[in-house]
Amino acid sequence: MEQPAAANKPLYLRMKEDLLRRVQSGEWRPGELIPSENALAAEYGVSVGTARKAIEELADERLLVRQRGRGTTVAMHTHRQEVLRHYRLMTKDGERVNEETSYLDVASARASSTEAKVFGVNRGTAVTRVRRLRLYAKQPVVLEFLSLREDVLPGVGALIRATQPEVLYALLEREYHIIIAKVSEKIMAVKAEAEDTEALGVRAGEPMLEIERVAYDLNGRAVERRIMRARNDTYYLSEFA
Amino acid sequence: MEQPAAANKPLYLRMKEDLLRRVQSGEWRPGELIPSENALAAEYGVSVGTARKAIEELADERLLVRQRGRGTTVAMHTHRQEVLRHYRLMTKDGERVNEETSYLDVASARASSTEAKVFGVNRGTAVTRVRRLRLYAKQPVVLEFLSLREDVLPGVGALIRATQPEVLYALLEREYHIIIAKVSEKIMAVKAEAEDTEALGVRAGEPMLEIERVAYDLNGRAVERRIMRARNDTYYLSEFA
DNA sequence: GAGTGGTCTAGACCACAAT
DNA sequence: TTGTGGTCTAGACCACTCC
Repeated sequence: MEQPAAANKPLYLRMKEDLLRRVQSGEWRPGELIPSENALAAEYGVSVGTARKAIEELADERLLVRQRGRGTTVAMHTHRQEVLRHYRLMTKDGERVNEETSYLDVASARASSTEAKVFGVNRGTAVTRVRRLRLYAKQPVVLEFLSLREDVLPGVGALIRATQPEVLYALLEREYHIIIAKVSEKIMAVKAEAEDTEALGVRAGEPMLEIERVAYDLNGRAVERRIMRARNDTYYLSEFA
Repeated sequence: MEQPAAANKPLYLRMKEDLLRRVQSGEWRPGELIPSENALAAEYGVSVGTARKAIEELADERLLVRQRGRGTTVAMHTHRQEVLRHYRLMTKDGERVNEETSYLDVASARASSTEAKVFGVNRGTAVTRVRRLRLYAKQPVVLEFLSLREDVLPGVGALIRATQPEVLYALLEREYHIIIAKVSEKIMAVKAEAEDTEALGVRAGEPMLEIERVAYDLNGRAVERRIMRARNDTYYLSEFA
């Protein structure tokens, strides 16, 4: 008959959303064990099978990691396979360009109109801009321009300067409890410009890959934007079913 | 019941593999209903929950499609979302380049060493080569070079010439019962050559996207290789979690 | 040995499609 | 009305981790 209100959604979905909320809220942090199936089933007043279904869906989405005998933890972005899944630029030999990072500069700035549009904020909002190089076999291969929202990540510039992280998203998790849940990349072919010549040693006018990435947190909020310009002896690998 | 030996794998996995085999064998064809959960559970001598788990995994992998009240069917590649999932080239406006196809030529040839390597066959094995254009707003945007194994797809050249299909993988399903299960793409930046100038009207030397795709069937066998050269007012879209 | 997740069973009721 | 898949329950036993 008529439902008062609540959600007419299945129990396991409502439970899943609440578990997600608890991860978002920082109640359970990446790497930490969450309560067992039995404990959660009791807490939510559902059967173990239902609790399991909620947990399993989050595990399928790689937000949780289940280990028999040990328990269920919140996934960490530092886990090797996570890093690899996000970094899809390969050298001609089929190796991931993921070896070494060299920071060029970190600066505060006001959001350009593009940045404002991507982040959904007003033009002029504070952002942190970072330039860095990815190296492979000691050679610079990718020139990266990062742009981070300071309203969401206050003081991130200083942190980056101080720690020069290899894996930025691990820093966001550790310091801001922000988990990158989705990434969108546009890959284009462009001509090398003076800056590329300087940083990567490519000839001006040569074709290069340009990748524009936007990274979203669990709430679907755009947190970081990144332009990557790669030497054309690399390729971008995309595999899907 | 006690299994004599067989695999020590869980029941639902063995059942899943057998269901997969039955799809591969052509016993159930794309678009057809397969037996219900209850029928399959009875047939395999397992509980409904176990049968459900086997079926659900195949549905998660998009090989099966479940519809409440109706039944479970083998997925068809012609389903709109399937086509879109495979075609990731977008115009600057964010529209998929997927509107119209114009075939230039279809010919038989002997596998080059690259083709032989990709397909895992001897050099000189028969292949069918196809050149075609993808149009958007009546303008040619992508020049494609397809190469198909004739040992796996006998007579495919004549079929393509006769039907000029918009969706090649739907033709492979219909005529050869071959389901494309995995696709791997390498995206590179290259210079436009004479052939691109002719077909797409781009200036020689301009940067273009070149995409090399290999398509695999359910057995993991490489069936098709494709080079796509796209005008640089397009981009390749990649989204992942 | 205690506790975890992984597999498996055998039911129940429901929402939905087809007829 | 019949049969389908979707949700949910309440158990059982097992493989594994940790102490």
